[in-house]
Amino acid sequence: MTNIKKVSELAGVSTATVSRTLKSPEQVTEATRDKVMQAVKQAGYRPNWLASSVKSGKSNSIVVLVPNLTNPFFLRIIGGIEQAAQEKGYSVLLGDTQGDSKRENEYAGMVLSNRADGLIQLDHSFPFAPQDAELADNVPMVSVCERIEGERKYPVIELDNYAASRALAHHLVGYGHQKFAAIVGQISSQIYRERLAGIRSVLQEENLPLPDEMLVGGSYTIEAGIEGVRQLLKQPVRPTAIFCFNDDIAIGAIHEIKKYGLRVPQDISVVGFDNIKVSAFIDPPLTTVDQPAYDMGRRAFEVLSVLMRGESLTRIREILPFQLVERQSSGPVHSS
Amino acid sequence: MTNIKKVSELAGVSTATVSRTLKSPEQVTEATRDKVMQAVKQAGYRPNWLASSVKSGKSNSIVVLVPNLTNPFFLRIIGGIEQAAQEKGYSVLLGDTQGDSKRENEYAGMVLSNRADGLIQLDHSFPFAPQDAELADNVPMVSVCERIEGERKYPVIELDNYAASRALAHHLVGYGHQKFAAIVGQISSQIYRERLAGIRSVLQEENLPLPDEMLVGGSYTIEAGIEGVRQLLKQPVRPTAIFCFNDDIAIGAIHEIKKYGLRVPQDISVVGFDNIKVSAFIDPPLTTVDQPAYDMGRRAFEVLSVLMRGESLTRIREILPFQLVERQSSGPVHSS
DNA sequence: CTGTTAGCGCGTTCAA
DNA sequence: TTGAACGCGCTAACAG
Repeated sequence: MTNIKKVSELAGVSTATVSRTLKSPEQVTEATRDKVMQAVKQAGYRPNWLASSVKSGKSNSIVVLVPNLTNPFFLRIIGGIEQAAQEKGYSVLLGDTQGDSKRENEYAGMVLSNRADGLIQLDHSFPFAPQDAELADNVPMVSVCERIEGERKYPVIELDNYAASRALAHHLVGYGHQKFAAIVGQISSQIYRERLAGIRSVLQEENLPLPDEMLVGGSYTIEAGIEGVRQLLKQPVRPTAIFCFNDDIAIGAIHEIKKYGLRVPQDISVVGFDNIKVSAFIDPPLTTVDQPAYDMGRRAFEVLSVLMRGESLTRIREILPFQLVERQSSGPVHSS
Repeated sequence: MTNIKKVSELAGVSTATVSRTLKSPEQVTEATRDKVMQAVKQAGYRPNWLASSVKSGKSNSIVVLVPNLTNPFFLRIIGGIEQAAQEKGYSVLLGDTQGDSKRENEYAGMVLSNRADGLIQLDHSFPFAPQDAELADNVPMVSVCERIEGERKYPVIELDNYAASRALAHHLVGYGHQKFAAIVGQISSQIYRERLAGIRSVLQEENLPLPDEMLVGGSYTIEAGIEGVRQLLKQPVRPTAIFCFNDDIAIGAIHEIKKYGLRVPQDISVVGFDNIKVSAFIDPPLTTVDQPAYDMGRRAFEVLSVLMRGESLTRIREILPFQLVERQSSGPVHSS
């Protein structure tokens, strides 16, 4: 272990001088600076980050809780967080929770034990264990996409899911569709409610139905899309347009629809949500709502950064712009 | 800041007793244990992780360097690492390097300054800055998929890329293909050389050519696949089979081939590498080589774990099994 | 400008 | 079994 003491002896100065030379070189004579720097080099010295952090009480790390690492959409968000964090000298501790609350509790606990200074939650659950709830009151925490449930309100960076769903619905209604279905994601979340409400509002305005049996799914996976289509196609009436609550679901849905010998969009239009990379390159390219995932990540860190500095926020909710991306998976209803 | 001292005062014992009660409860009387535990609860005390780590000199964290977070294949590897790490009480510091050596240097430096105990590199470059090379001699480091370049050999968990490429080549040769092309990834890596060598070895055995103008690409992206196909289709002779060096490239390639009005696999067979999730659900489903990404990640951590314990390794190179996944993007050559 | 001293929060001696 | 004291490696305060 090559520590500051060794360097100080090597350079013939005090440990304090070594520390100063490295932190604020301008406060030191050029002569001593040279001596110290040479000793540092010779000893191969690196300040022990752990030790300096004990003093400052700051770890300069944040925990990012993600329910599912395999979802490429989350990846882009994490990329944005990581980028912004790195620029400010923060490290990102990755917490893959698999939606398991035990794991969430564990990871969340890191910020209670000074292993991290803040927390970004990509899921909708309150990540702390019940017995830690009070302690958690003072931890900087931000949620992205989803909204953390519970009494206490945390800042959230999200999309206007209601408006985005309305945009999709209008898009499909504009093509003359009347028989709709939806393959939804996680039902217990705010996102589910808002997106569904958005769709419903448009359909009601147009006097179009969205019967309960046309609502299937329950998770944001390709498999859910496949299974969803199977269920929908068992119904007596076939929908001509399907809202998928994310692009993975849509990819599964399109795949399965084709398996049934049906065509997209001639027989069934499919729309998604997220605009992940591949969505533009599947066949047919997917009509979807683009979410500025990377920017959402960046912004989430910036907001967290404010919180970690102990400052207070003007806005507790930031809504980022979405964009309807019209591709070829949606089209006019085909009169049969 | 609720520290050990406060708890000790609250419980009417010394700080040492508090520390002991939490670390080795059996060394403490039940009476005092109860007192302490109650005080801990009441004060909402959590041992300061930073402080305890200074003592032990271990951060129980590792850095994972990934060149590109948007590649779903890397994600699965990271998932495996994260999982294994969590089980052993380690945290994962995510380092998105974007292939930038400055960033690599910075992240790699973390392990020199005790911010992390070890390093897993997913890229092929030696991540430390030249001036840190000596220091780096003693840091636990493992590479996955790629092999870290340089004098010193680090443990590597990889695939038999040579054999896997041969399997793909045999598969295509078996379908009667004679005109081959390849859209490759990063050229500067070992993987590139091995995969290409594997393909070449089979083609030579069969007396089939792989002319230089049939080698295009240079990065592991969808865009590279698209651009690659454009270049290939400009050539006077059209290949009937294309090796794509990963699935993303293949997805781009298939997309672009269809744009030209050609069919996969009737006009051109396409094969990939990695077997990412979507590959099974694109149209046509992709023939590819399945890499056990998750297991590779797990194994990488386990090997790193051995290194971090200061033990030495029996094998410095671990080769995990691949599997040829035959789907519908490859087929018999169509006589025109 | 530099050295001495103190202390961050904790774990681990060594006595008692 | 418990407590006092020391030290981890570093930095901040104060003298000089």
